[in-house]
Amino acid sequence: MKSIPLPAIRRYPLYLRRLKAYRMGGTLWVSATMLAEDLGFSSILVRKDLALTGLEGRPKYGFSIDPLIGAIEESLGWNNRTDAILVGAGNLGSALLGYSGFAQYGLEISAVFDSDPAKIGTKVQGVPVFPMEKLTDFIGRTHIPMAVLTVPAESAQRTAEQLEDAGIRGIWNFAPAKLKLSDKVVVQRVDLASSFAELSSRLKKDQT
Amino acid sequence: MKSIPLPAIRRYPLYLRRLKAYRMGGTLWVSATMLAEDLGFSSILVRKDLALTGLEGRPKYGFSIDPLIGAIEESLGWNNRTDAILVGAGNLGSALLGYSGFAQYGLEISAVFDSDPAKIGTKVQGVPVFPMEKLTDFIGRTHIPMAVLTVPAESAQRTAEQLEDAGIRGIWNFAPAKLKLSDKVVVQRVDLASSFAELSSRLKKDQT
DNA sequence: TAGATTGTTAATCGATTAACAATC
DNA sequence: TAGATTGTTAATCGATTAACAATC
Repeated sequence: MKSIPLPAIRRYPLYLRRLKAYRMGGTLWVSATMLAEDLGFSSILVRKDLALTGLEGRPKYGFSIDPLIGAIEESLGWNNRTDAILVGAGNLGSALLGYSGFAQYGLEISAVFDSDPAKIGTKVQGVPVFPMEKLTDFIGRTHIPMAVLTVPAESAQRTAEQLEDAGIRGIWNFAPAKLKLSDKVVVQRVDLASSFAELSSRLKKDQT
Repeated sequence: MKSIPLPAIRRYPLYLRRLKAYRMGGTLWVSATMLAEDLGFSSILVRKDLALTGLEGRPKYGFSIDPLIGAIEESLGWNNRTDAILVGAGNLGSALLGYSGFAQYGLEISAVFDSDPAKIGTKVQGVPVFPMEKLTDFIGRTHIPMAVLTVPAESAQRTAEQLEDAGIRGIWNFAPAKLKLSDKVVVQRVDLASSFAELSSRLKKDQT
């Protein structure tokens, strides 16, 4: 099992979404050509991406849809459940908690931490909110591997260090700050500024 | 003014953030080497990226910080204000509205639209909420160029078509759905699934 | 001056696309 | 069988990195 390049990995969720939609419609076989057309990719690209799962397609028919879904989910590690905590119960945190789609990724948020005393003991989207003081202990006890970080930029670095010290392995960082941590922790940043920069640039080019 | 490649464009906001932090500290000159070190990039990459702004640096000194900030902002079009509306006043929409950092991009959200009658007439984060029925008219009247789309996935396509028909030019799409629109409209998707896929994959690789 | 840093030209690397034989 | 689609090998493309002379 050689590792799949990141550009392909990033496309996998798009394939997955389409495939599940096909299956809902009762389709049993799907070709790279069809997927490519629907998603606006070149068919060769999709063919290559699907080949990376290790699955073999049938000339003329394409791929059997259920094994394909399974193979992609396995490549992503989405067949196993990933437990996570969410740190920072503001609007963004609530929005993410409320988004039921995460279940599709195998992502399960079991606890929320926040520094605001008014929120402690309440539930946000059905998930209980604990004080920051309990963070280290909770991670140590549960060995939970992942944290979703939705605190303000100012406290992001400090909170991230706390997470690292407690033994977290991966951080999905929504705070607009570049975290400096040891490379024991995998940090994945959702960078709205970069996304907006791309939009700005494409709009500008479009105008000319 | 030749166009700047997207990978560089996506890094520009990171440079900008660092540069502004330096300036707050009173620094007047900054070298590509210094920026590279702080951000974890190779110095050659940063040097190339900065050269794309058209600005010239001084050997031994680097770049004068204020012109550099200005040049990057201009390359991104962030020196001019971009007016936008936000469609979908849920948790995510509120979170984005509440995020004051958008002002740094020149992004100004002047109105919010939502289909929920209970929200009409109220304000979210100080911005007035209008009914969806007024959307087309508002865009037609104000010629506002951009929309931030934070509606549920199910209504994303329909709402996007409404935006296109009304004459919107760019959509920043936070809904987990691939929009099918004419290429008159620039769509920039914030894809949480792709981001999480990358995190999953990197964590998996890290384990071995 | 000496040395750090620039700008530029060439080399490398990886991803995407093209071409085509194999096959259901 | 005929034709669509696969898997694979080679070509292209673009971004990143390396090398190095120019210069403040």
